[in-house]
Amino acid sequence: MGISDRKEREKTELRSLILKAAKKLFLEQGIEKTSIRNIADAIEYSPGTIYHYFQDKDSIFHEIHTEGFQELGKKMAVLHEVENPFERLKAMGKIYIKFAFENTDMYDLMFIKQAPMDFLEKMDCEWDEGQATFDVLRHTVQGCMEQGYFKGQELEAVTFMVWSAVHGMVTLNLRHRCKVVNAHTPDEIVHASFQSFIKLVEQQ
Amino acid sequence: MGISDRKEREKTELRSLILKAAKKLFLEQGIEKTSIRNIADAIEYSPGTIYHYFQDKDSIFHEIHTEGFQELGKKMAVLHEVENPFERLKAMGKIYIKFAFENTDMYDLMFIKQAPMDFLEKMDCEWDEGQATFDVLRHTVQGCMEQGYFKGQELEAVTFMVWSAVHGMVTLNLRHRCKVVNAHTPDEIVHASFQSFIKLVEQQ
DNA sequence: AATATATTTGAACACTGTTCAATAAACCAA
DNA sequence: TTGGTTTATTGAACAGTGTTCAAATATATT
Repeated sequence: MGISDRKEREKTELRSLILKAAKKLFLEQGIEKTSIRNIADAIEYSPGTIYHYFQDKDSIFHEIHTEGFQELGKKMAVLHEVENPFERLKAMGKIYIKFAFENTDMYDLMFIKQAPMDFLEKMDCEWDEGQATFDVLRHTVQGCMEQGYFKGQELEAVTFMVWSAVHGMVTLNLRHRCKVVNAHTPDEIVHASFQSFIKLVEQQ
Repeated sequence: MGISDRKEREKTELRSLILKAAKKLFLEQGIEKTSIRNIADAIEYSPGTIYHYFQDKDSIFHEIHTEGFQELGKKMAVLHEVENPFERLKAMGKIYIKFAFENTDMYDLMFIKQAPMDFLEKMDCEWDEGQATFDVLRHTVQGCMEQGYFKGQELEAVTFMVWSAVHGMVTLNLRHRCKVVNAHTPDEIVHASFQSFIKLVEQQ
């Protein structure tokens, strides 16, 4: 079946061409400028074609969001080298914040935008990407607890709290709610408040 | 000038009629269904009329966002009765979380959506509503520090960190990122992690 | 009553996501 | 090579979006 193999290959090629164009537009011009028609223009196909490779716009953004998690995962890979759990937690926070600042639109898509979650809801799927990332964090927090941090606390609640703290800092920035903070650039205030959070955990 | 007085009154009346209809649509059907045409339909005027009372859609949502801050402010008023700064901080957090859960769309508009911030940017205005709220929080955190909490920390960084933690918990919920947390309803996990945060501050 | 001012209208512009009948291309058997 | 079948692609159409603006209407003043 050499012919049907090629056809299969061509189908996945056009699919990834659409995805590549969508991601390029998304990263260069933001989610607002990434319309179906703009993607179609970029690859010189008609808008209708896109709907033979993706069920809707949300599914395209869900795939881009997944690529975002792969990129974040790569950056987190270095954490394997950090044996001390609390050092690993600190390093993880720094990588997370750095990723958010260097990939604002991608972070937005991964953790704020509705599109990827709407897609999962429609497909009745789990949020595997988020789950895997949360599991890594949970494991690190558990290591910290075994070393005496977060004394008398519940693992799941602490893990979510740690995530929330960092996510909060980042998103208040991304959505321009940091104007109210004195004497710091948006970048500085996030790093200062992250240090502040770490101090809080250390000083138990 | 009785006539021009009445005309002035009629102008502000139509203006607030637009705003009232916009807020009703916003609260009942969400921001997506609140289009200029839907607002115009609701008050039985043509879409063009709205642009004689508001410069654009963002300015309407900015005004609704301001009403949201007034409502949050009212709920925060009871905090004057709590003299102990740390008790006040805890109570403030609970009111903030309760407000977010009971007014999800409004919280979204106040702290996540771009619209109100885009309006301020265009008008070259300060975010007075956010500023006032942050000032109240800063004052409470300062009180806590004077009582020995957040030892050796910087006021501005701690205040932002506290806000971030609570904002993070709330927004991960509102944007459906809590599926990854085990054995809790979205509501429960937020309260558990808020308690977890409070414990962290207490156990210094 | 005629003029001047203020208000309101709704069509038009340039977009959006999505659908679908029609067209074009590719493939396969005779 | 021809004819028929399957597959891929098209682009117009639908129902919506924010926004603008000349024209029509309503109100007020002389």
